[in-house]
Amino acid sequence: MPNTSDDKRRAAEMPLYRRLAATLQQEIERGRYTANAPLPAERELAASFSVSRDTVRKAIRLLEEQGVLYSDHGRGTFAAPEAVRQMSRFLDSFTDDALKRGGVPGQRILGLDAVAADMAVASLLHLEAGAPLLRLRRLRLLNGTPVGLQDSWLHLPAGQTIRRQQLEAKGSLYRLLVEDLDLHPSECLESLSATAAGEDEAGLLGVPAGSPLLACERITLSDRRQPIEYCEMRYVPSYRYKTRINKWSLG
Amino acid sequence: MPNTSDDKRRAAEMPLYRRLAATLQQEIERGRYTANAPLPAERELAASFSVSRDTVRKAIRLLEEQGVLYSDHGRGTFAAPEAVRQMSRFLDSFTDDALKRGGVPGQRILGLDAVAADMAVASLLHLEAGAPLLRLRRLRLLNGTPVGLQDSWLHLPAGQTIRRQQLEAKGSLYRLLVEDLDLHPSECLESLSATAAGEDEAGLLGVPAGSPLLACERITLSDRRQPIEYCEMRYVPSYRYKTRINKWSLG
DNA sequence: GAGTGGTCTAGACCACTCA
DNA sequence: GAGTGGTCTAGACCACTCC
Repeated sequence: MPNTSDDKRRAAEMPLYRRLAATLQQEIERGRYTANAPLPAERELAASFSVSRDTVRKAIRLLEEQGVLYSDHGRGTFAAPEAVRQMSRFLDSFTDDALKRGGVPGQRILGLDAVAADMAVASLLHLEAGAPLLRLRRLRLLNGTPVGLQDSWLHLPAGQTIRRQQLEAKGSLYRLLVEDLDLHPSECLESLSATAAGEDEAGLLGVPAGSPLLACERITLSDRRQPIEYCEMRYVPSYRYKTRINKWSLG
Repeated sequence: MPNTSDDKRRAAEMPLYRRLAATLQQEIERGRYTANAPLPAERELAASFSVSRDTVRKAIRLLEEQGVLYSDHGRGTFAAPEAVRQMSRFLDSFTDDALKRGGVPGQRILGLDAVAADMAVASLLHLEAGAPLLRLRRLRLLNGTPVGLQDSWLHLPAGQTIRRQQLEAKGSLYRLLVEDLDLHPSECLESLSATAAGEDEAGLLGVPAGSPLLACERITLSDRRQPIEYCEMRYVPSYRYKTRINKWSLG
């Protein structure tokens, strides 16, 4: 039934399937469906929300990606267990991640300088050695105590830059990129491993030199798939990097 | 145009959108489209493959999840850069992961015993303390050298078990679960951090005691979302855990 | 066999990008 | 304004699960 009468309002709203997804997610999170309890069938949902079955399926697929529910062919659609729902597969900024875990994020900016790309960083960012970059070193805090070091090399569009004050006000680098520089990170490539704390790292993080640290290297790509950041991170052992992996690739 | 004449063959084949996805993926991997080069428009692809536009969109969405291509509203659909394509977001077994990276995987089974669940493991697997579990300790090798320790607690369906010989023949625990026990892992919850090697770990991995190790804890859920395994892993610093994160969750 | 999700179609209109 | 992807519909049939 297209072309009813509320075309004006429609434009300003979210797509139907997203609104439906939000509704279903609320119902699940508020406990209307307990872990592994079946939701109404797709055709039923379509009827009760007066949308097409395809729109229902889009909503369900969205929530499936987010780990909120899952569908089994021939069996039905079910609410995911809480442990799965809480594990977001998408990366948050340090700030958002900390907030979600109920902690208070903080940072101390150790350095913010214009530098020339050395060969290693230039290669990772697909630039010429010597290209102008912004280097940002930060100590990240959780509830006031240091938990990690982040060492970023940023490739900003010509003429753009970041001021220290600006970053201190925003708290989150990624928020700043999106909101102030119109740079939209779309994808990250990460490599995690273990390493031993050097003298300087140990001092900043307040652990003995040689302590084990979680090392994470990340390349961030813009929405046009251009590298905009290379970041080396070091986290103390109490810091946990959590992730969810689905749709097993066996077979 | 439904109901042509090849209904019999259709049944044995993959869905149309998967076949189309496979075709497009091949074309991209064979270099027909270089990094960030545009693919034909959806309507064009639909016409040239004689399928509906919706089927094309399903194929594109599948490849987008896998990092093979990406679509931008109003701009087009583009081949993803190689670095992105190579980073699978889905978990492979240690065996498959090693093979993909061009290495030779191996294992030494250190122990395979029936045990009773202690309170910690019981709670993680949603069982009663004392429930019967299978504990499996393995040293994982890459090209003949030890790179990791895996310590698993398995909750198998009553009456089922795993024999050492069986696992040695298969190489991969997950393959064995799927192929021999009809257990289908569908989702994993992982937590990564850094830790220092204990005496025993150090000895097995061939590193000094106190060396930094990458620690990974994992809960594996079956297709019915029942916990089937809890696994503690320790990897030497040269081992890299790689992942890709997309669809940034900011905003 | 009844009920469920999975695939596929054909067509319409909207929202965005870029020249 | 022409071209692109994004949303939505209504209906058909297939594949799977479970009684």
